[in-house]
Amino acid sequence: MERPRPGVRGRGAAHDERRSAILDAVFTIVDTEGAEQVSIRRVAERARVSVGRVQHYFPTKDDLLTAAFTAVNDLGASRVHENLRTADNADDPATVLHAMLSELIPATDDDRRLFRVMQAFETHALTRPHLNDRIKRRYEELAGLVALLLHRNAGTRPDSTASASLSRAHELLALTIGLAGLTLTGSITPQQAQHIARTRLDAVLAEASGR
Amino acid sequence: MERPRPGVRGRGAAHDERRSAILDAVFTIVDTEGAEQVSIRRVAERARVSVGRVQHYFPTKDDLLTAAFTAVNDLGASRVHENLRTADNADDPATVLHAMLSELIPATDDDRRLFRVMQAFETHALTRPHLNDRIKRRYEELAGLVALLLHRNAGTRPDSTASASLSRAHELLALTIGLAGLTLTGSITPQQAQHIARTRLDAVLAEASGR
DNA sequence: ATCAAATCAATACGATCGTACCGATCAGGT
DNA sequence: ACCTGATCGGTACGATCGTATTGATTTGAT
Repeated sequence: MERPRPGVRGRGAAHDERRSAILDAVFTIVDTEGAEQVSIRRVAERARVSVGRVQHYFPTKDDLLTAAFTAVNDLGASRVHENLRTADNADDPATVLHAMLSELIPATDDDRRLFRVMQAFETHALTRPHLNDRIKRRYEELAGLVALLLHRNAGTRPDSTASASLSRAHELLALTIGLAGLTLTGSITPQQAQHIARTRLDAVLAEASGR
Repeated sequence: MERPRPGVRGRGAAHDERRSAILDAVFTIVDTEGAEQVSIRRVAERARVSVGRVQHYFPTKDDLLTAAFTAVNDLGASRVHENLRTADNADDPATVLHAMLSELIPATDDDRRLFRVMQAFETHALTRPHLNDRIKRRYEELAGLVALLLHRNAGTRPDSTASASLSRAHELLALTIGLAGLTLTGSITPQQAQHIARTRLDAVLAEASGR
């Protein structure tokens, strides 16, 4: 009875599920107690798992944190790409932009959790050049995407001397990121943030069409 | 010779200087190695000071971190209020707004250091409701100030149903915060950030005047 | 001159940390 | 049937952690 059920050992024993369960424990600790409270033992305890198992999947603490960082980054990226697939490029770029920027603002409690963890890892990455590069690339990718959609909306070719519209894209991205931050601290509500982002996006879109 | 010079012990022995020297060591560690690397011993070592002295000024680690949090917050606030004093309310609100938002974007290397530390403590505060309230209040104060200056620029009274201009203030504040974040990660240069913020602020000011 | 308080340096203690290691167990290929 | 490797639990080790404590030293008030 106290013996583990068969199937928990050996080669193909639900590797990915166990792995992500451990990472989820990391997220929970980061979200509720802060990144500096993450230790192998606490993660194991939170995941209801032995220390040895955590070590097996993530030999060092740095491996664990890097994997967690990668996981949150992918989670955030998949949120955006999900929207890009459902509202495919058949739709008009304005709709896609609306959906995309909305995904960058935490609305539900689950969103808040994800964004808090993302901010924690972003701060963690500030002192790790290797991780910081990934954040930088992620933002550059997002900005490029916004610029592309702006061009598609205006009917112009997104080729040379796109600095003007990249500037616009950076503005929209920065605005959204800042709104997400203000939402996380509780300075504004998610509804206010959504409204401000949407209003500004509409203005940018209208201005580009009117030219 | 190896004895400490007189004046280092006893009652009024440069209390504040020693205190802030310790806090500065905290900032350096947070900036270069991350917040989770802060320990009493490392702080003492970095400040070239004994562990006992750190303990004397900050009995517990939480006291130390809270004091450091307060210090960075005050440092950031003094940057803004400094500008509000030099360019007093005699100047036109547009100039004050320009200067104010500029101070919220890191330009020099010292700025980068300060902003990295601020972001670290902001993240640290996310899981501490008591500290998070201070951040929230700080942002609300900034937003209120921006809204007031916007009103003063437009010549309207900043009284009832100010939700519209508070929205504009939130937009400008969020944009600036987001630009600061993008600057910290290296996605954009401080010059780009300054340009985007300035352009948007000018547009908001012009729009308000034209109405 | 005396004394209480301020100001440290030094040390010690228990807890927790990251990690290495060992042995048991199980799956899948041979 | 056997064996290799994946998978895990348990434990131990050295380092570091936060903090308490003790005693020395100095200052400023009396």
